[in-house]
Amino acid sequence: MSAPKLSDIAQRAGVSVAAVSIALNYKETTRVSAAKRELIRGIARDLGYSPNELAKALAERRTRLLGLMVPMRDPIFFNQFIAQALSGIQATVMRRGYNLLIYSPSGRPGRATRDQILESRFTDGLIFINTRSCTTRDINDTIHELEAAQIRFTMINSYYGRAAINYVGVDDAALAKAAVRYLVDRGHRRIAFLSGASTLPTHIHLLQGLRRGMAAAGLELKPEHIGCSDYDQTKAFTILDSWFARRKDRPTAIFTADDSLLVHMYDYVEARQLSVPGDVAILARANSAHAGGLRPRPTAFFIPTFEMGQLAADMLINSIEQPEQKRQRVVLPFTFTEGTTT
Amino acid sequence: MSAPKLSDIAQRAGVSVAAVSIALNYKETTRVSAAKRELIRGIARDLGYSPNELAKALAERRTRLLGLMVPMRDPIFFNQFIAQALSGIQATVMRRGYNLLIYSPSGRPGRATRDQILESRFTDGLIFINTRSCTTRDINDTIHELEAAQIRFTMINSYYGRAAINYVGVDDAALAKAAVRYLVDRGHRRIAFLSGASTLPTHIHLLQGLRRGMAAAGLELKPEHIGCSDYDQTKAFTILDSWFARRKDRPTAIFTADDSLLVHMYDYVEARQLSVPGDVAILARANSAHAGGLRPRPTAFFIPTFEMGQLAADMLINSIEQPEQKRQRVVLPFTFTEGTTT
DNA sequence: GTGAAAGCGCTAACAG
DNA sequence: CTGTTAGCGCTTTCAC
Repeated sequence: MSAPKLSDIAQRAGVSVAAVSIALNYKETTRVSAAKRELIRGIARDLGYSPNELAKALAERRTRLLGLMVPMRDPIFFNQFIAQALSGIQATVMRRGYNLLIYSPSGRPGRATRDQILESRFTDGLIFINTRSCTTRDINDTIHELEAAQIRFTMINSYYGRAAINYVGVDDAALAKAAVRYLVDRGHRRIAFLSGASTLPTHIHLLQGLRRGMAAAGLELKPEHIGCSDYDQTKAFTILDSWFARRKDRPTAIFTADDSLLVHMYDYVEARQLSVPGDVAILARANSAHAGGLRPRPTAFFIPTFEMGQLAADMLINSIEQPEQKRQRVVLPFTFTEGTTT
Repeated sequence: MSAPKLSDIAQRAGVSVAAVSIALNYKETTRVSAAKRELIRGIARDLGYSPNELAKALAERRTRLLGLMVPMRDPIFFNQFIAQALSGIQATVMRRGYNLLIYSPSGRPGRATRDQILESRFTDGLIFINTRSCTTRDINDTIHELEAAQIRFTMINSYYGRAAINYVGVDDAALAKAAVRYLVDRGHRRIAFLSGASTLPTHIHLLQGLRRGMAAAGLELKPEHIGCSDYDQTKAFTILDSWFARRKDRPTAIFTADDSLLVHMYDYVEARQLSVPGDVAILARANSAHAGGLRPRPTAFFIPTFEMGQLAADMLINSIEQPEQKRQRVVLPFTFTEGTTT
């Protein structure tokens, strides 16, 4: 015996399907008499009726489902940045009566495949989290496809292009500038930048901020003090070794672009038995959930990842429920915590 | 201009909707002539047609969506156990062409609310992960409701009841017995058990295994050497202090029931400046992703959480695609890793 | 107030 | 082989 449906109730109550639908969906309505309403509800309860959400969604043309897309090959749930953003998204989604659909990554990392995007028609909208495998190009292509397919979406993290999209992020240039300011105030003159890949939007904007910050202090960020490790520990060590090998130009402080680079930095000072901040100061751009647990505690500028997730979901739901609303781009403030590494 | 649908294509091609559906869905079919097929496909491409998954799902009566339910109040994504299981689930789901829907927790922790379960009609089946807030009673009630609602599901973690359900877990009793064996072989006679709550199925079965293991060695697990912290650090410290206070009966080894208790144990030895394993040996039941990063490395029996997730998803999909198939209960083997804490 | 009827967009059984 | 028809279960006009 399969699940009871509206017509089953209608039959037993001796009313039409429409009457049942209305009686069940509207708390106080004159569209159906009080007596019939109670009768219908009673039968529904007895039968253990629960609506077929699928049919409902088809008729209403909305699923109350938000899709999540993260272009990344590795399991996304181990990534602390994603986990934090997800928690934020989940918090909003819960509060507003939606649910979250996780789309599996596929195809080339960094890009959403066409199929994937189209498959997303199951949801009312998409949250797109850019990762470190997303180049500016990837991001632009994705935006283009989403727009072409007329899919509502909000993007999280590292978009600095000009398209009018819903976006939540932080101002990396301002963050980097503040970082330089902090270091310069403490007497540092030779600052190095340990980054992941020069193609990443974040890298580009951090660099911009660093340069401005240095310029404001009458200093210069030397090209040889910019290192990209490709998120490879060995490569990171090679870069760091080259910096520390030179007597004269040896940096006194290193600014790391994200969590995993910070970890590599920690591994390095441990391996080379350097004292921090004695031999070198470390200043990080990080996200709290992960870096917060590191020992020694890093001095860091923290990205409000949880809030980014929350806000992104709210913006998306708003744009679903009020389609005429304008796209908005929100830049959240970063926070600063002094640790023992500077 | 809204999304093109089958009828749009049918109209332009001068054929029926059904013909279009078939031409698009079956690669090689004789149901529609090759010429018409190409015509139809061409038009579909030109129009940028993509099917409405919702309508498709309604007609096919399946969504290829799996629902995840985790009865827990805290954000689930920060929990390493969940993250690992999720990754496993995601791996399978991806491979088999499904997607994952995350249901928000709600109501009293430990239980799935009625509404939540019914709402799950959106999915083809449910994966249910028991957490440490699930008592045996909660679990049984949940199973009951799921069965009553005729919802397919697979349960992960800590079910030892008799219902014929799809289930993936580990044999905690065997694990605990092996743990005792290991400790006894190394000369320990006084072994204590640090657990979370005595109502948890896992607790009960670990205890059973510990007792059997002790008995097999002609020893006894003293009631005063069983401590439940309710996952509260202060409580854990009180328990541990009481154990270490006594001269005579002081345990020489402590077996911890899960990751967070292990962490409390680590906190404790650090706070009291105990040497491990000098003052006390620590043996853990843990899951690798999390405990694997701890320093010093714990000697531990690891739960294959990723595999549990993978297998649970596979079992669920199997039971969806072959409904006549029998329910199965799978107990995965645990692994052992020697650290420096014993 | 109430019920009949027309979709939502697609699939599948069934004639031709 | 092809096209017509009847649903999937629900919502929502629109007459009565």
